Amino acid sequence: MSNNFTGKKKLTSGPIPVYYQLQKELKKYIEDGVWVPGEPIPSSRNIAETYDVSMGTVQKAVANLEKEKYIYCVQGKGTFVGTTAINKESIRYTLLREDFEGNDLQFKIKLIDIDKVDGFQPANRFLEIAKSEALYRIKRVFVSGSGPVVYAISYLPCSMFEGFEEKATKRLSRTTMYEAIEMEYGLPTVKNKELFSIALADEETAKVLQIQKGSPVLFVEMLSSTYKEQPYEYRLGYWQTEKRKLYRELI
Amino acid sequence: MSNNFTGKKKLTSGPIPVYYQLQKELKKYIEDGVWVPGEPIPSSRNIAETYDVSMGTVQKAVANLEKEKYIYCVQGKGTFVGTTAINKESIRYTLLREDFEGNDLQFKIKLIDIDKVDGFQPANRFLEIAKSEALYRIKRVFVSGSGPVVYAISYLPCSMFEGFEEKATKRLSRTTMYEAIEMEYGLPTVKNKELFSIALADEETAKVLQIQKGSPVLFVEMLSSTYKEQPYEYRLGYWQTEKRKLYRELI
DNA sequence: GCTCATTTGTTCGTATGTATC
DNA sequence: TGATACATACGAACAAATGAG
Repeated sequence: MSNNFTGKKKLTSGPIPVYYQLQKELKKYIEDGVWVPGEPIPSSRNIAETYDVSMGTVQKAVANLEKEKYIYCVQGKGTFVGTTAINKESIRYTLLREDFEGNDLQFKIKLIDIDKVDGFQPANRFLEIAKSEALYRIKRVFVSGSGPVVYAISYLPCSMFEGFEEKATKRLSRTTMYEAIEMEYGLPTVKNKELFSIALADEETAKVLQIQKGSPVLFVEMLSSTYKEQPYEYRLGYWQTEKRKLYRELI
Repeated sequence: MSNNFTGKKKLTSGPIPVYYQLQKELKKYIEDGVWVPGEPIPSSRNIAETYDVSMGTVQKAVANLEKEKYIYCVQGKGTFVGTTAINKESIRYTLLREDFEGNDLQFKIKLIDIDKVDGFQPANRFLEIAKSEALYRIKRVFVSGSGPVVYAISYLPCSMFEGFEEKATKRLSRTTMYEAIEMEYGLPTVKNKELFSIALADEETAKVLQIQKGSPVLFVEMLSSTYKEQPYEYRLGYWQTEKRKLYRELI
C-alpha cells in the first residue's frame, strides 16, 4: 500500500486551482517512485483529509491523472499507479499488418545476445548521458509466421539498469522490452519518438533478416522515455517489409 | 450560433449515468453536422435547463468531450465545436526532421494536378465505397529546403466531395489537405491509419523526387477518417529520406 | 478606462449509488 | 452483512475571462 502519507499537508491559496496543485503533488509521488506501478495510492477520503479539501476536488485531480494514464481507478477497490502494459496500447513499438483491414499479426521475439559496449554518438547524446558512459546493447529478431521481419538493436544506459543481463535475459525471450523494464526497474514507458527512413542492409542485418546484403530495408530509429521525459532506450529497427508492414494509428 | 435547440429534452433514468447520456446527445449534434467546426454550441446553463440536469453534470459531459477533442471551451466566451487545425497537432501527416533533436522542418506544398479517375482496388475498398465509384486524384509534392522530399497521391470519393477541383485548387497550394477539406466540407480529421514499407521509385516518382528510377523510397499508405470512423482519403506517400526523415510521436 | 451581463471555471457540502472484499 | 472505496448528481456560491456599452 502507501507509506509516509500521514499528517496534514498544505496547498497554497493563490490563483492556481487547488485541484491542479493536488494533481501535481500526486504526480510527484508517482514520478519519484514513492508509489510504484500496480500498487494502490491512498484512498480519496484519506487524500481529502490530508490536504483538507473536498472529495470533489480530489475526484477532479484523480480523474485528470487517470486520463493522463498515470493511475487507474477500480470502483470499490482503490486507485492504482498505471503500468505501460495496462494503459498504453498505442505506444507499442511493433505492430505488424498486411493491410488496413484485419488485425495485428502475431510475432515471436528471439533474443540474439546482450553485451556491454562503449558509449557512442548519437546514442549517448539522445539518451542524455555523458559520452564516456557504457551501454547495454540488446540484439533481437522479431519473427512472424514464415520468417524474420524486424532486426532490433537496443541501447540502454548501464548506469540506469544495473545488472540488466542477469535480470532481463530470461524475460526478454518471452516478453517485450517495456514489460521487462517495468517489471524489473519500475519504469513505465510514457512516450516514444520515431524517425523513419531507408537503409541498405549490412552483412549482419542481411543475415538476420535472410535477405541479400545491400537490399533496402525500412529503418526506424526510436527513443523511448519514461516520466519527466527521461529517455532510457535508443533502438535501431531494420524492417523487411515484403510481406508485413509497420502499422500506426494517430488519434 | 445554435439552432432548433429549444424546449425540454428528456434523458432516461436507467443505469446509464446522466452525464454519459448527455455526452452522447451532444456528440450527435456534432457528428450530424448540426453544430459545425468553429461555431459555438449552446451555453452550459442553456443545456442544463434544456435537459433538466445540474450544471455539474453538464460540466462533466462537456469536459469529457473536450478531452476527446470534439469541442473546446473558452472561459467567458463559450464552448465551440473542435477543428482539426486547432486540436490535433499530433495527427499531422507530414512531420520532417533530421534528428530527434531540434524542431520540425518547414516545407512547401506544390500542387501538381487534380483529376477524376475510375475507382480501383484497394482504394475503393479502404474508402468503403462501391467498386465503380469514381475518385478524385490529387498529386502533390512537398519541398523542404534544398529539394523535393515527398511525392503524395491522394484519392477522395467524388461522391463525398462534389466540385472539389473548383473549391480546393486554390487552397491546396497554400494549405494542407486537412484544412482544405475542413474549410470547404466541414469534415474534421479524427483518425489516421498508416502502413510503412519500402518501394522502388517508378519513372514518375523518380522524376518528381529527382532521384534515379528504381531507387528505394519510404512508402507510406495512409487512410484518414472523420467522425464515426468514416474514411475519406486514401493517400500514397513516397518519401526520399536521404536528408530528411519522417517523424512521429506516440504518447 | 470602467461597468455590467454573460459564460465558463472552481470549490464546497451533501446525499446516494454501486462495486469489492 | 457491513465496512470501505470509488462514482454520480445536485445545489449553491464565488472566481475569472470576455465582450458590449
